[in-house]
Amino acid sequence: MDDCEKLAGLLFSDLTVSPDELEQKYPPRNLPDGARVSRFAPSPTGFMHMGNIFSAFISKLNADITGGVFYLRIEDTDKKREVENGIESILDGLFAFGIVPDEGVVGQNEEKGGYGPYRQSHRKEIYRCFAKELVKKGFAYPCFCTEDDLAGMRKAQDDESTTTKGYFGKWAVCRSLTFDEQRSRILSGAPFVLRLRSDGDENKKITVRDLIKGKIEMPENIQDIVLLKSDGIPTYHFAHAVDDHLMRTTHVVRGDEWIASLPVHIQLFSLLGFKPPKYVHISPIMKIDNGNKRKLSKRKDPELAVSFYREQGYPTESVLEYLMTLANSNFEDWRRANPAEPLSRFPFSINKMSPSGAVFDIAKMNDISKNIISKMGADEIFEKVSVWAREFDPELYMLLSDNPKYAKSIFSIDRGGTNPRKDISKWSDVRGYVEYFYPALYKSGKRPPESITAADARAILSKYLEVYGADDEKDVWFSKIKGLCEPLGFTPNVKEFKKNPSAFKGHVGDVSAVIRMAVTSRANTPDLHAVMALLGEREVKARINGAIDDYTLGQHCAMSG
RNA sequence: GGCCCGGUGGUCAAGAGGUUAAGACACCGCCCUUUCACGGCGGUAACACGAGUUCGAGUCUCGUCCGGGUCACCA
Repeated sequence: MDDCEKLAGLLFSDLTVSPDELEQKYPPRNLPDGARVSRFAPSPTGFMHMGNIFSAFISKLNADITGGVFYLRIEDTDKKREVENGIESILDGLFAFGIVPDEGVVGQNEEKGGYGPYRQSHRKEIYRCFAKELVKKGFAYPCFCTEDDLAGMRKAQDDESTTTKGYFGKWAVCRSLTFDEQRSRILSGAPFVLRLRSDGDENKKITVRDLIKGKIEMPENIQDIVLLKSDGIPTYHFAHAVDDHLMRTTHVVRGDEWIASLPVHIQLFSLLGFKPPKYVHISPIMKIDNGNKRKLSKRKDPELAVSFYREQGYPTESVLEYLMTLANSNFEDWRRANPAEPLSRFPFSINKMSPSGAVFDIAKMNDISKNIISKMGADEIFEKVSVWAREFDPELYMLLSDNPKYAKSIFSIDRGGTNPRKDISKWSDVRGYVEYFYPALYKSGKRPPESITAADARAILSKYLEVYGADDEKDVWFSKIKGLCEPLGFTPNVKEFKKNPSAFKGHVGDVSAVIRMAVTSRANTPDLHAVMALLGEREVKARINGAIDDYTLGQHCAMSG
């Protein structure tokens, strides 16, 4: 093994730190028993999507619930795939959902905590230090194979249709290079990667107790995987072992696509002399595609991007609550029992997470969001809609901010009581909800309810105009509507109508519906009395007259057609 | 193809050998109602399939099928 020492010296002559020094610099954390340390470790290769948020959310919950630490590490080891504002968009996405790391990368160029640096690109020396140890012990060697060499190997393996592919056994040609061969190639400047000299036996099994998936058994790793790329930067696997050990991570929460590389990771921890962390492999969020479940993909599913929810105007707590129902289904029961508690009080438990992937159900999220918004007061809604509209619906923003008092009055209708309306599930719904209050947005599109003829509708409206009083109190207002009924063949009594439907043209509800449609062009609105009061006499009369004209015209058309 | 994970109603899911197989969303119906809502009540609808273990299987075992993941100097 003397050659190993020599090789290590040759490869890492410039190194100034030792593993012992690093162990001391990053000592075990002084945390109470049971406190968990978990992390979110994305690579800055694009926008954040729901899967990322879900994963980060679970990881944070895992730390919070135990009084531990949640930190953010940036895995920027792939320069090729890196994207312009990668870190920024990660931070933005996280912050948008109130997921703020206790430690790690907290700003574009800002870090917090004693276990950094938290960007892998700044940790080169640390990785090299442990790589050197591996070389010294004979568990790593330089590999000079070129891209072409490897492509040739893959082709040969295809031709032979070997069941196991990859760099191992007889295919691992650089594994058996002598020290002299290694030295001369290194000295000649040939590019190389550092590979693991795997001591695995494919007939032996490793066992991992995943906190979600349970017992996972897999063959030991036999691949001489790459530890350090030719630019000296580590691969994910090596960085994972070194970082999560040195940062004293207790729980690795990550997507279950990593399960396949568990044998490599277990082996690395063992060879490095590290205690492996607990693993929490979460299932991906799925979507239905052609009748099949499919993992959400960045490219095909834009509705997965965090930006989509921002644009649609979902309150962040709605998204978080929905994700919580996916994570722990008993959350819904808890929420019903504790309607006013903040989300953070929910006793989240990793054990309750499902091992199978859930289909993202936007209808369910809308329902959750509707309930959340229904509990907000008019002022809060006004504020939140304004913030949203300022960015995504400037026209609405102008109208709202032009007369906040009026806007708040709109949001106040049927709100604040014990039975609030639930017709807004996201801020982009607001435009449709308020448009008939603003002449600038109002689009007239009236038609009488199906059961009412245009002639009857016209009669109702004309008569109503005669009695309409802009300042009527609600009971007066309604008694006038009831008063319209009988002379026109309707009944003010709904029960009576149900007893004998054929005796009437309709009941007071139908009469109201005609007026509602004339005034708002919609079948559903909040309390009509309040709506008309806000609209004002002039607008109400104009719209009713307009409706009478429309229906007259409609009748003529019907007769001539 | 090798290895691995998963499979209870349309969706999310309770369920740790004995249940009339919860609940939520969606859908449908009814009720309440001075309009629209809100709310209340009820309904349709599920253990992928086949063997085995057992007095008894959604729960345990094996096989099949289906779905997903992974086999890079990407993470």
